[in-house]
This record gives sequence, structure tokens and C-alpha cells, in this order.
Amino acid sequence: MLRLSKLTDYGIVVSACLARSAMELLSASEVAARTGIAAPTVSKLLKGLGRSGLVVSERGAKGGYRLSRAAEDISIADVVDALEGPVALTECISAAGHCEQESHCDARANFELINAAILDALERVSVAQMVEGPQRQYVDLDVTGSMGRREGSMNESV
Amino acid sequence: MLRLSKLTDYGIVVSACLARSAMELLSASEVAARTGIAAPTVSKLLKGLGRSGLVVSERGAKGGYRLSRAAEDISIADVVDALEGPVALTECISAAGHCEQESHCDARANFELINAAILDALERVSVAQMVEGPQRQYVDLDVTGSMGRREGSMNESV
DNA sequence: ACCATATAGGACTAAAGTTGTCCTCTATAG
DNA sequence: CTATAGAGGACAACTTTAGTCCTATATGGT
Repeated sequence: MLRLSKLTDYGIVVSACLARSAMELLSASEVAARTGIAAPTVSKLLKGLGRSGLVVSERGAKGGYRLSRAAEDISIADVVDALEGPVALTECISAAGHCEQESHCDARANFELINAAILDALERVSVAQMVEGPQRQYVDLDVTGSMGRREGSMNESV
Repeated sequence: MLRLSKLTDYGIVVSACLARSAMELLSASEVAARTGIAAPTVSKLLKGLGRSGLVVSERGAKGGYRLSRAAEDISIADVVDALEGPVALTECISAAGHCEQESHCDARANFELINAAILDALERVSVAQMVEGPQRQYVDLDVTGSMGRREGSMNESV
């Protein structure tokens, strides 16, 4: 578990679809057709992404959606944030203090760190990269070189 | 969002509680009293942790639970895994292939990388550390110094 | 031997969140 | 002025999660 909601997952696919068409205006139904996701759902997602400013819309006939900025500048964290709100691994991170423990809760500070690490992982991948295919870059520079262990878990082979 | 279930969150607290008492045997009700979590819930969690081998139990009067190995050797990822199953950010990571896209899904490989990075973050913190309080080590090297970056995250100092 | 205490395991209920659909309103191109 | 397309919100079905309870089994102490 520890899973992204399906809607958010779709949201990333939808964003990637827009990224593929650069700055072209795509209607919600066009996106639905291309991604295979049900039209009303795509519509809902695009509205949500629009509210957060990740995509911009044009109404009326010939209207549609496009990304508000370069796909390289939109991270997965941005999309997740737009659709599910800020990443907060545990309740005590988002909601302050109604935790009976608090006093003897050394855990919290550590949770915040874990949370930050996860957020970092999500920020490090852009929508553009999702379109491009497996990211050598990411693998080489981040997971291997740093994000991971000191000796690099994933591909030492850098 | 992108949140751990509350039960898992409690599970970590329960594990930390056992860690605090070293190898002493604690009954479920004792743990409940110490953590402030409802007794039946604690009981349920301990059973779950027992099934995964993270804690060992002794039945009968004077029975109770204790960690099966040193708290240093149990990571948050272990606890999450025990209680919610393997970390899988998206469906396509755990369940193979019923995704209409698959063909033009460059996303998947990237999801796997993000997933690995998150898993890594969870593996890097032990239950023992949750008890010890804020991890200077981690803080200095990761959040402060870099958190993301190439310079070694949690304990470069290894 | 018996009883009190504890865990094992599973059934079950209630609450909450997630998904997905639909309807009405507004804006724009032709 | 009409067809198309987004905006916004209501809502119903479904799934998951959280928490409780009950019965069976094991063990220590009297």
C-alpha cells in the first residue's frame, strides 16, 4: 500500500497527455480518447488541475486545456498536490496537536523527515520526464548517486 | 494526502513502545495504557505484527509481546510492509498489466523509480530512531544540508 | 486440578473516503 | 443564435478502514 489514489494516478496520465501535445489546446474528450480514461473523469481531473493553476483552459467552442507552463517545470509532486492536497504521511504532520502523545512523541520529527524525503522524490520527476520514457538521468544522478544510500542502491554502475 | 493509514501510524507507535522496553515482555493492555491507543486496536496491531514476524509473543498468564530483533534492525518500511503490504505507489506497480495504456506508458518505469525512492526513505529510518528523538544525523545531512541532493542522505556518516 | 490472565484468529459493524456520473450554468466560434 | 466546450457542484455506488467482540487455546500460580 501507501498508494496514490487512482484519480491522482489518472491525473498524472492526463498531464502527461497534455505534455505530449506541447502547447496545443486539447478538449477534455480528446484527452479521454487518447488516454482511454472515461470522459467525465477526465473532465473532473482537468477542472481540478485548472483550479490549482497547473493547466489553463479556454472555454467555448474550440476551447480546451493545455499545461500552464513547460512540462519540465511541473513535477509529479505538483500534480499530487493539486489533486490530493499536500503530502502528509501521517495526521500529525498536517493537523497540529490532537495527538494524545505529543509529549513523548519523538516520532513526529522523524516522520517529518521521512515525509520530506518522499516529497523530494516526487519533486524530482517532471511531467516531461514521464513522457520521455525511463529516466536515465534520474537513475544515474538521483537514486544512484544520492537519494539512495551511500553506495547507491539502484545502480552503482554510474 | 499520500498518507499512511492511521492503523499503520499506530503500528509504528506500538513498535516504538516495545522498542522502549527493550526485550521486556509487554502485554497488549500495557502497551495500550502506555500509548493511549484503544486496547482492542493495539491487540489487533500486535497480532498483525506477530504474523509478519516483527514481534514475537508469549501466550498465557505473564505473556505478552516483544520485538523479534533489535529495534535498530527494524525499519519503518518493515512495519508498513507488515501492516499494509508492499509499498506500491500505483496499481500498475503491484498488479501487472490490466492498464489500457501499457503500450505507450513510459510513465511506469518512472513510477517504479519514484516508488523505489520512497521505499528507500522508509527503509532508512529504524524503529530505534523513532524512540531516540529527532535524528540530528539525518537532519544535518538531509534536510538541512541537502535533503535531496547528492550528498548522502541519512547517515553519510556510516 | 483449576482459575485467572493473555494471545490467536476471525467475524462483524459502522464510518469514511473514493470513484465516477450527471445536471445546470456560462463562454466563445462560426 | 446555435453548437460546442469548460465551470462548478450534487450525488450515488462502491470500497476501504477502523474499531469491537467473541470463541478457542496456552500458561503461570494457587
